[in-house]
Amino acid sequence: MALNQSDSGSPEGSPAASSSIGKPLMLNASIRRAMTDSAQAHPLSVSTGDYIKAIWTIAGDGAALTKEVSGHLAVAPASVTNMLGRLQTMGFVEYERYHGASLTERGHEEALRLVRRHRLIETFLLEHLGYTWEEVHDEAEKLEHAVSDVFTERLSEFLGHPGHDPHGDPIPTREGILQPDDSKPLGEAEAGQKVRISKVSDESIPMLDYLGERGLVPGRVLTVREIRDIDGVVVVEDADGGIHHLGGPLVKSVFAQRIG
Amino acid sequence: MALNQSDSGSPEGSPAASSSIGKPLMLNASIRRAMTDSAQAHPLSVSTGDYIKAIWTIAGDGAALTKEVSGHLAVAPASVTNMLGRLQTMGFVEYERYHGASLTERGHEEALRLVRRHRLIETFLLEHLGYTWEEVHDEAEKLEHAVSDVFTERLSEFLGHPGHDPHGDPIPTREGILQPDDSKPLGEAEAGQKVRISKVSDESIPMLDYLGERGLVPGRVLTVREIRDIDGVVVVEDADGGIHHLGGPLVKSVFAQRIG
DNA sequence: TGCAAACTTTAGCCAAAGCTAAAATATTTC
DNA sequence: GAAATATTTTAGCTTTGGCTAAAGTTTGCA
Repeated sequence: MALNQSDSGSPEGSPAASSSIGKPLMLNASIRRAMTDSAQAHPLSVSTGDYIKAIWTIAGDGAALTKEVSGHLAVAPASVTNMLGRLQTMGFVEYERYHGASLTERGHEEALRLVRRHRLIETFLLEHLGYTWEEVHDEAEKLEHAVSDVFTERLSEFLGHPGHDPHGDPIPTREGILQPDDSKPLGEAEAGQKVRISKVSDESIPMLDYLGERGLVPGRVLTVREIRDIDGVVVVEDADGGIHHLGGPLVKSVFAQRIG
Repeated sequence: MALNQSDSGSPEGSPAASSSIGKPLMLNASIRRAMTDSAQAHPLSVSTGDYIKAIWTIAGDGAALTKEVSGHLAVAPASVTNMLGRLQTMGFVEYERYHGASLTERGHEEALRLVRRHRLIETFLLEHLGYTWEEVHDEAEKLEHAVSDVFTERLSEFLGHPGHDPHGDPIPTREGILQPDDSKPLGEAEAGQKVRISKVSDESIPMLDYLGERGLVPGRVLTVREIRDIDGVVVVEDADGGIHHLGGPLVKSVFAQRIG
């Protein structure tokens, strides 16, 4: 699209510019499609990307069922069936009627590329544009489908090639490697362990805010003082000697890695 | 789209997360459309935006002809006719069969909003991500359709609310005001005048590079030493005493405002 | 003025992605 | 192991935004 877009100027009444436009060279659909396929391979439609990411999120390496995808994308089951067939033709998934779809190698790569974009963009929005947790997700969701690989790499450089986003989720490398995450929910730690918060699984804004206010963010090192059997409350001490009592949902959402 | 996208985590084999998804609440098309129309008003399609911007670029306040739009967007004339009708129904243009379309007030606002986005994004890409002139336009073209108003304003703040992009083109304000540009091509200046370069109408990358290398960029103040009748060459002196001889196409593309 | 060239519109198609309703297949339960 | 329930697929439609070919207008030139 937009093979020759002369933006440049013409503020208000002074149109002009029409001179520098050059022969439009009309392309028909099939030629355009061919160019797209060979030269770039990535202008996948927004929808295609959404499905691939959904399957990855739901199933990882396994198979995602029609209903799961339908729920995840808020799309009718029949539409999912239709699209999964399409994705198979495109080579992104292996699909067996009535038994869901799993990503092929190519689908997997594509998923990780989108995840990389998403997490880098979220990092930028949160750290440099002053976005809040509630604003950031939707914006990143739209942007990840619009940016090019060049943009992604330049942004990564701008951000200092971060390995994790502000949630603590790992950012896949350009080569499509996502380092495995060996962290566990805080609730599964044991008293006496020293741990580093690795991520906070999102969704709940108030929770993110609560944790943020207390400095309980990815990277923070804590010592687990007590895991109270009676109510599952976890008592931790931070590096400044501050004591925090975390209960119920919090200890399931805060993930940490053992470091001692 | 994507009403409940739980990205968060599930690196590789650990899917999970499916718990925090909540009821998907399926929406049918008409309800979704209604929400879209009232609550936001802006999720105009990419295409719609492209047409509006094209008309603005081509015609400003006047009417853009089918063929002009067709050429600008590299789309068949028949498709343009179709879309102009649609845009009229949507209230963005006034359209008369065989005589082209001109923007309504609303269309004009929309155009300026897109231009604001485009120019802010270009500024960011050039100044902070190290984009080159040739890379920047296409990327901005895609991004301007994906970002929200919130993003636009945060970006503007990040950039220090610039009044012009790196080409020197004015950036419309949030309120949709585009200050008029009283600059003229350098070729129309007169010997002895002191001028400030206001913009360089783009399209030619080598030209932009050439000028950039010599510091002849927007903001630079020059003294016009001579306008040579015989070949139209303009001789200018920059603030450092450097002398530049500019001929033919250059003196038409470099715009400057008189300041003395 | 009148016709040929240039431009625009109409008509009829196509593909991507959605939807609903109904039919088919799996799974669960008694 | 058979019915009841849940999930999935098929069939048929819709909208958006393209395209081509053919028909209709306007315009430029003799």
